[in-house]
Amino acid sequence: MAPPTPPDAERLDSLVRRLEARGVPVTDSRRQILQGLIALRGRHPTADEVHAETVRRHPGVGRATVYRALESFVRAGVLTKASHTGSAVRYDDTVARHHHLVCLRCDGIIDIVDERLDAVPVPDPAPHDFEVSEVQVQLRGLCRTCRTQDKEESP
Amino acid sequence: MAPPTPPDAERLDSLVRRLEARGVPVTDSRRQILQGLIALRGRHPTADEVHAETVRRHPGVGRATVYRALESFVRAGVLTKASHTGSAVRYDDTVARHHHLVCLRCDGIIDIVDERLDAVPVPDPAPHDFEVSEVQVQLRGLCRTCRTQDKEESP
DNA sequence: TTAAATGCAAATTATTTGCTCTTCA
DNA sequence: TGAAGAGCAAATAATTTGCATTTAA
Repeated sequence: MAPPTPPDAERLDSLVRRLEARGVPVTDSRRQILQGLIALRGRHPTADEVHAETVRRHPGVGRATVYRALESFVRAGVLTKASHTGSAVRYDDTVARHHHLVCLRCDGIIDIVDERLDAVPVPDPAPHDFEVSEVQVQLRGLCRTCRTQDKEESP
Repeated sequence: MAPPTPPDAERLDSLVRRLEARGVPVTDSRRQILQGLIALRGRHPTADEVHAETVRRHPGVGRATVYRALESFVRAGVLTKASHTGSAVRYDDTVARHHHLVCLRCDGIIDIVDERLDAVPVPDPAPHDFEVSEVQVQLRGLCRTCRTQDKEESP
């Protein structure tokens, strides 16, 4: 149900290989940024969170560099952006088709893989002369942590 | 396929009635904000866009007042928030179940109503001990306008 | 050796907050 | 007459941009 998570070193290699295959340069800074991102894997970190983690490990990497690198990785099709209703952009290192559980209270996002959700019928021909390239289902609600807090606050 | 759109006056009455029924005060400013929102209906305006439209019609309404009023209307369950990947929050005057076409190029959002999308199966029991309250399908791609521009720029 | 990436600081954009003043039950 | 809303300005948060410098094919 949750996607598999290979070891960090293997994951880094995979990302670097895919970036280079697409002609995206992977400089030292960018490798460090990827390591920061991988360390936060599964948390859908914001660009600022990736920056903080990267600096913690390799001081001196600039915030703008992180923002630019992440965008460039998204353009290369190696990361995706995930977010909702105005929270900061969150980066997702999963490109394969998947869907999201979104917590309406804490803004947390959890990836889920579910064949039945993949099978959502795309209206065809798409309405409004829209050319649909991706389908994503958002299941919104409350995560366990937030639900527990709710009970404590109003018992 | 697209949701029906009643006349503005009727729509205003409906919103005001529902707000009052839920104990949300509808002051003069708030009525003007609702009118601005209705004038932009179907465009999923940002709070700033609603503010600009409201001021155009009734100068003097403050930006913070618009932000606060819109949030209060959402809390009352009369509006919903729509957005994606980091663009500003957009307000949607449709509360009924519906889905979104999202243009990856211009950030535009179009409401769609589709029974087959409503029927998306919610994994049960929901994974990760998540309590799901809403399901929304996003169909992402390019709207007609942006697709046309693509062709002009790279023929 | 040249185009692209970086780092830093300043600028922008979106949104929130503090505070005083007004309003309206 | 007291809680809630309104308006304005300042504060934050998230992101982007300008520019001089460094780096890598």
